[in-house]
Amino acid sequence: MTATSECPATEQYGAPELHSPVIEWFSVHARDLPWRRPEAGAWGVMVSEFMLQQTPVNRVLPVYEQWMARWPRPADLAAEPPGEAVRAWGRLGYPRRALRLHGAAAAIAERHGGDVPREHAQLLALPGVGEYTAAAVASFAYRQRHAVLDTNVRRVFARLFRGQEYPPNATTAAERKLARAVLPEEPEQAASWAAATMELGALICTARTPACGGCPVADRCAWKRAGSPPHAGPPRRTQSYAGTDRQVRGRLLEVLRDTNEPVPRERLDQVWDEPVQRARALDGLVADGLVEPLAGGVYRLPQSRPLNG
DNA sequence: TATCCGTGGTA
DNA sequence: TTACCAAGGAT
Repeated sequence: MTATSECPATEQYGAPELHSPVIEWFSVHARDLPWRRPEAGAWGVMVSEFMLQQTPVNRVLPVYEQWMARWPRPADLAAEPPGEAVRAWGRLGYPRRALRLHGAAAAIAERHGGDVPREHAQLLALPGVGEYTAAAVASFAYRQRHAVLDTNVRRVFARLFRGQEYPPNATTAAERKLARAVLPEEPEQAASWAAATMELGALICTARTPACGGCPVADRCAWKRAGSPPHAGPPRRTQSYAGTDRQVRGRLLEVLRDTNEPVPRERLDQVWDEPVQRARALDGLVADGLVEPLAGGVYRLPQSRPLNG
């Protein structure tokens, strides 16, 4: 009698038979990433999770190393102006993540004695930490039992259990229920399962051309058994970028990142020729706390802590 | 819930 | 070259 036999939903998907091959595959093929080393600690895990939100591993690696060398503890980052976080973020994209990571560090220093909290609810309360990141930190750093549902795991589960090429556009209650149902009972095993299924999605069960030949559970994959049918649902619309406010914001922030001096408005005006959109983008950056307007029509990265957010 | 929020590699 | 895709979160 195993512990998993107490959970019928787990056996419904044959999950117990999948745990070992997936975890063993991970033990052999897992990438040696710096945030997976013991010395990374919970703070290293948290930093990596922020940076990896919508950004590929290869682009994160150098920035992560510099970040951890400069700010080895949350309090080190919290002691600096938020603009320094935005500057160090470089070209990772979505720079609001840098601001939120700085805010999370400040909250950790103030509310948690400088230690990344262990409780999922306390993690979730930090700026920039959503359902995924809270579960990832609790699981990877503290080896707790949480369903970790990122884009990789959602795709693996869609194929393995549901026989579909892609998961729904937005995470559904059914996906959360399934992820909880197939989670190993033992926390240490659950944590390994979470990391292993993510890695499987990143390396083997990829979005475009999955390498099923290297998959440890290909023979039990519902999608493969069904003949790997193409995605049937509505096409997931891809985001446009050229000409959007996002592109303008990116150009404006790039100017401010590359100097320590306040920048005159006239200099910022050169990055985009359409004045209405240009002003909207700059106002948006100021509203987001990514840019600080000074008297005299000059701008810089934020030196002072925002009053909220 | 749909949309907004950057950037760059790949087929 | 365009379109897709990459360890999401906030509103």
